[in-house]
Amino acid sequence: MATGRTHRPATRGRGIPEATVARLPLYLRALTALSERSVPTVSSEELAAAAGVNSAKLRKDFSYLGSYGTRGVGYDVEYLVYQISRELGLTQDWPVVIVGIGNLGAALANYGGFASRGFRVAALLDADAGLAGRLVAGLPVRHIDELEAIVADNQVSIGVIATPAGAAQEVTDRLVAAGVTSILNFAPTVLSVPDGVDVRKVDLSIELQILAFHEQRKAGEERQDPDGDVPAVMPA
Amino acid sequence: MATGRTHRPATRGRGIPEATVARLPLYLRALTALSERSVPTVSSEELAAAAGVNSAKLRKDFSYLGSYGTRGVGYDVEYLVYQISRELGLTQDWPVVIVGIGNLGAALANYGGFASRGFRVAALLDADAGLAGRLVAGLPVRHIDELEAIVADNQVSIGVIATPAGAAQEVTDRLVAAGVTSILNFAPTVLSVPDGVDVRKVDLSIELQILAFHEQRKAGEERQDPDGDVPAVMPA
DNA sequence: ATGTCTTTGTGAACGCGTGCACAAAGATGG
DNA sequence: CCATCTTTGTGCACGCGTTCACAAAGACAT
Repeated sequence: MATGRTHRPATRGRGIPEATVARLPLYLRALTALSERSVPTVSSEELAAAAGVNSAKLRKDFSYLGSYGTRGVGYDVEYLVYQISRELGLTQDWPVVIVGIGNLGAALANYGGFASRGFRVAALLDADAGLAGRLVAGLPVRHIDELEAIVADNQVSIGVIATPAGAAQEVTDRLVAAGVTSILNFAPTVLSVPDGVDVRKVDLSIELQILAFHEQRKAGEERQDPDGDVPAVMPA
Repeated sequence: MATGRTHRPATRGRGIPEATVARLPLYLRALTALSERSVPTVSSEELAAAAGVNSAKLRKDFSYLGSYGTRGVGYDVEYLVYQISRELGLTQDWPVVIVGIGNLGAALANYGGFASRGFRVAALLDADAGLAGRLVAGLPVRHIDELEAIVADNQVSIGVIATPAGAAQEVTDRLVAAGVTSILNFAPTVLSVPDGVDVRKVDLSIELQILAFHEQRKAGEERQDPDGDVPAVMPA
């Protein structure tokens, strides 16, 4: 049944839920750690604890990939690492361009997690001509005008935007026109892209505001009338 | 009815859905932009477009806050900015410490979105004694041993972790012990914290892997047998 | 005042994700 | 070879979030 292709609950192949996809990297990280410690097998309970999720959820997630476990034993670590890597597309090479080499862009370029998993920084781009040629993380910063050529030459399909908000949409348009179909956006703006292009955004400011909301709630719960609109003045 | 406190569908006050909370900062940003252009009112349709969401969703989100719109007209921009800010807790000051002043930590310290919304960087901390005293974003880096004193003196309740993965859990433990109850984690690790402490994680590596998954799917769809396990070798 | 026209606020239906709880699978020991 | 024990894989129910579609509310003109 391990490699079997029978029956299958109408899922698999194309039907992996988005929520599951978002957790696969988490499992992969935990499994990689186990692999480095030469642990041969792991139960759903143990792995779930390491990944910080519920074991039933983990088993259901894996069931979308196929039946890769052995009842009574657990999952083979190496095998699972391979399967998840393959499913995520990490067995191939993904050239990436980073646009906007300010503090954040430089931090991203230096980030180790990049190269470790099939992602290769093809180029660092910035609009500031003064930066051109400067080495960041061992790579020379190149001028934004080279974007189109670099994307085409390296068959770049993933772009990372670390520019100021004002430049993000224009950079996006150029990336998309050049052939990029996935964008990771660190700029605090809503990007509009044509169908077929994926955008994921990482927004520090939003995360902090969500924390502030819960923090305020906690503070209000301690000693405040149950319906009070939090310690704050009323509107005009 | 604007300030009315009658009836109310069993929600409001404590019952704002998490998904809605996560979108409020998005609305706030769009509203702030409108406010700067001195736009007096905005319809749910317009605002939804600016925030990149569906208008029905936006109206339902706002309905959790109260009835702040005027039928036939729309929402008063200034009033809504105030209401959302208050709901998110941005009308008060939130001291924040950033731990780990490497590339990423420095980028975060320099990030403008911090100060702009009630967040104040109380201190920058790092374990490297060599960094101590060095100015980053106008603030001196201080040694990690000062953590407890700084958190206590400034009543810091939010901590940002930008350390290597190996140090993240220990830093977390110290932050929590010192009184921090909300943590924004940039280190690629699962943090364990006691009940009552909120953790949000931002993980570049995970975001990229999710993009790679979809990218692979797109590439496979173009010209590949519909059930083929992607261009890859089979397991042993 | 009355009617028209715009836009909100929300009831209801639907779909996705989560977690329980258990039957089936297989390892392991006698 | 059989019994027992562990752990997977999943059917099912529940709850949250999204979306549709429309009645109610109010602005505005006549």
